[in-house]
Amino acid sequence: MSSPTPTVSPVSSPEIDAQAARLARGAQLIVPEEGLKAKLAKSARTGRPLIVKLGLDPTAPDIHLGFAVVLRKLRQFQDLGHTVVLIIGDYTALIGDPSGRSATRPMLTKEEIATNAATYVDQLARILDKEKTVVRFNGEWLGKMDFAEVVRLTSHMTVAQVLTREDFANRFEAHQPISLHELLYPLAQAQDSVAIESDIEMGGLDQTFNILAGRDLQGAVGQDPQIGFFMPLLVGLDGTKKMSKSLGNYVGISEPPAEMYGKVMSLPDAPMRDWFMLCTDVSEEEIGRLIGEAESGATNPKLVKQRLAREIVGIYHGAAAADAAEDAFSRLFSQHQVPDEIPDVVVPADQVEDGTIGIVALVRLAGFAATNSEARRLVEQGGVSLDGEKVTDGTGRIPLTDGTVLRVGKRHFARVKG
RNA sequence: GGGCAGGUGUCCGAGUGGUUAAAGGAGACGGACUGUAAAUCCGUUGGCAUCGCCUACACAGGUUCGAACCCUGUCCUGCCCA
Repeated sequence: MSSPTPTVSPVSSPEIDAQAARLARGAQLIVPEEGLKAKLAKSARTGRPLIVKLGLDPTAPDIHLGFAVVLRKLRQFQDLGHTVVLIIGDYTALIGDPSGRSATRPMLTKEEIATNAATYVDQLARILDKEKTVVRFNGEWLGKMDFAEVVRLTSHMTVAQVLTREDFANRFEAHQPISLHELLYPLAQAQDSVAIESDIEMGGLDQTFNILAGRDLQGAVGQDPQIGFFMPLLVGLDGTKKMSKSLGNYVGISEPPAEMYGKVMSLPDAPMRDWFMLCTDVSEEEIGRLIGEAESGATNPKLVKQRLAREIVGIYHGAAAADAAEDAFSRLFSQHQVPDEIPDVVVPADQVEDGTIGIVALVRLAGFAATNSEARRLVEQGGVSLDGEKVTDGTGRIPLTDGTVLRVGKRHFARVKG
């Protein structure tokens, strides 16, 4: 560059470098690497906030910690003054997402989508800055495209390119069905980026293909391509697979404190470091110290995990709730005490006979078993107790006393109401 | 359009006429133990009025004393050929 004015190149300014470094913390991949600084510099120069895009599927409005990893990063962008644009995939949902082929998913109505979107925004507000968040529905532009435009869009991508995407490739190799319109999804998502002139698209690494497709398409239509900003996928509660609702290994950010705390405590030891890094604000140095101590045995790993659980619950419910959850947890599992607040189970009169009720019926009434067989199994395996006394006769009846505490398994309690 | 191979319980996956409610694995649940709802070990895992009955191996019929297994048709999936 032979520019006479040296101040023209803020790409390398200390301020921009610091911002980029802060944003890059925890990120798994940024494509292209240097593009982030260039975008930040452009914004600083023009005074216009960057448009940071995130696509949302309106069919699953239960936000979990894995997803929160991405949201927390978005919040960082907002704190630097940038704008987050959430794209609700209403149009793609209207078509009906076929992935998971056996159960043809019912198409969502406009009303359902609107409801889901509202729920979404509501939950997102726990993490994002509402003032700097824009919500768009991709039906706004996708719904207006005619067939010729769709065909033109598809001409930007080849089958071979699509098959480089890992999940398609795997399914193809495994001889599993791939519907044609599934192949259109990346393009639809790419079109979203074009429509909002996205500067940065955020996503998990599983979104690599779709996000890069957005870059390609933007380039093809003459826009400055967005940066792909990838956060790692958070490992779920099973410790191996990614956290997802369908795998049931997730912690929802709207879950009650006690539930959240307990779930975190059920995490295996191995992924604790990642969880600290991605789900809490604990500094890197301290994380290193905590994990080091846990691994060397200097500190009981349980205590480190408790810290993790407290941090996470604290983010979503506040420190007081986190402490309360920890207390309750310790009382229940370390000291084997009955929790303070347990639900009542009301026994209807027609179940009562000579002041007694069948134990199987009681367990079912309390909602701890779906069928009589299951309830009987629980009893016969010694999983059921009344006021601390184990009940093992599956055919037995027990006297109905107001206030009796029914316990099933380690952590299900109910108080009997006559 | 033609040929071939398949569709099994929550999932994966054995089973090719009776002793199969259906091997094995995963998951889930219960117990023991503990550092926790970690790890490990043991057990359970279709339903019900439980020593018996009912329902189940894509769907609908058929053959047979008897079928997840054989036959026919339908639907669905994959592969190959055109």
